[in-house]
Amino acid sequence: MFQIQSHALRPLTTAHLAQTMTLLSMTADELRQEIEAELSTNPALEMVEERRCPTCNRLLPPHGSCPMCSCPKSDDSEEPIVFISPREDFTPRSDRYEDNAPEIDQPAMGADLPTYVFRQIAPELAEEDRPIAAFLLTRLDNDGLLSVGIDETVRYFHVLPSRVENVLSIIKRANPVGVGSRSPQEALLVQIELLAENKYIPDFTVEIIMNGMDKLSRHQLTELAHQLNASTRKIQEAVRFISENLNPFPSRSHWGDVRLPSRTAVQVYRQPDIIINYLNNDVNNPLVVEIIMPVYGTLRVNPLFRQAIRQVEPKKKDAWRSDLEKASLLVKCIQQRNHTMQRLMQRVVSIQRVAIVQGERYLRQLTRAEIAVKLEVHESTISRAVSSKTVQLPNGRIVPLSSFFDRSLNARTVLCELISEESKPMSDSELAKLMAKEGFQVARRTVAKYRAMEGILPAHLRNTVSYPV
DNA sequence: CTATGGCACGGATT
DNA sequence: AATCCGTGCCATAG
Repeated sequence: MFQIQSHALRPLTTAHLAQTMTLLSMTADELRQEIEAELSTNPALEMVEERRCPTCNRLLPPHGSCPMCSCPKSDDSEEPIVFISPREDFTPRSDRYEDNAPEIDQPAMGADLPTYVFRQIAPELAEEDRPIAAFLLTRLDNDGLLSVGIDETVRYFHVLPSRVENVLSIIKRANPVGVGSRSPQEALLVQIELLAENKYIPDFTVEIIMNGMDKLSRHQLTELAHQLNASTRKIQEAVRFISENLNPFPSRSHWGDVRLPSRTAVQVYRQPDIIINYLNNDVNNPLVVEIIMPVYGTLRVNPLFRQAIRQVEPKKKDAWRSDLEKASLLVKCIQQRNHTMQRLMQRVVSIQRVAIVQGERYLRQLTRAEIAVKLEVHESTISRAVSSKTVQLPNGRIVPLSSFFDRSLNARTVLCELISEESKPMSDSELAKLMAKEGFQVARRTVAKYRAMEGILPAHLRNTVSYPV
């Protein structure tokens, strides 16, 4: 049983339905691969360089978005403008690499780890360093670790070791963080370095990794404590942190849904699927929501192919026909994906507008089911659309789309604020009282859970000074 | 005795 | 149907 969408595009066949669902749950990057794969194997599908604005159907200039899109609702600054934004090269910060759009020759099928990483870092690399990066990336083992020595690379390219090191350090900071390290140890250290930018790292974490890997892997905590001259408690903290936040084998966190608690640095390196900004970057203007279509041009069924099929010899007719159907199915499904995403974001952004503008503590309680009712689609449709997508906010941060549906993110943000402003460490029950004053009624036990989620230590281990937010 | 984490239960969400 | 989340109860550490 499924609900029929209430508009012109309705799923007619089970194939259509199935493909709509898979496309919907894809990220922009995965969608790009899908399209490229189909494009290179299916002659019935073509891409034309013309771009039309999906909302007003006007022809767009070769670069940039449709300035006219705002026309229908330009005077209503409460309602966001949502549109599909076709782009070949999309980077998280549009102001950075605009002039040198990276030209990457891409293997047509399935983005393996090397390709995935290479795409991320290509803009950061000097032209002449790219072959080095490519060389290194092809020598990754199954765990995402480097299986070639620096010196070997140096000899291969006849360059200074420092240059190789430099390229490698860029690779290691790409997602999945730590790829291209030469040992699990090194990978962990890189991850810590990045996480330290906006998270608290427990004492002894680094020491454990540097000197106690063997004991760590055997869970000999007391011996670790002894060796490092620390209390077992602190060691426990650190070990827990390591197992919850770090990953010695970078490739394993790769495609598997990054199920980390929100706002960890790891996600910063993913490209967003949706970009929210103010119109013309002016805070007084309404919000503009771009849903990224990772292709430059318009995808359509080749009209010549459609005509030619009549004259083709009967032998090949079946093959041609199936190509044609596949092509038109893909086009339809993509349209439908866009349509759903557009309507979804329209709702979400207008509901969570305050949170987007003012910060996460103003997030409203929102469930996928609620949206599903309003849009008259099945709950699972929304689920798929929301999962594994990321949004870039006006302030440049990239967060998972699901955080707009996070029941407790607002409360956790307030909790973090309270703790970062505290003059002396407060116990969980004290915090619970303060939270209640702020309008967040939560049990003491829940405060403890939130703390854990945010990686904040309990009161008696907390230092009053210097707590990085 | 207080603060905190583990376990498990029930209701909501997906 | 499976999973997630807030909460209460209890054990344990300090």
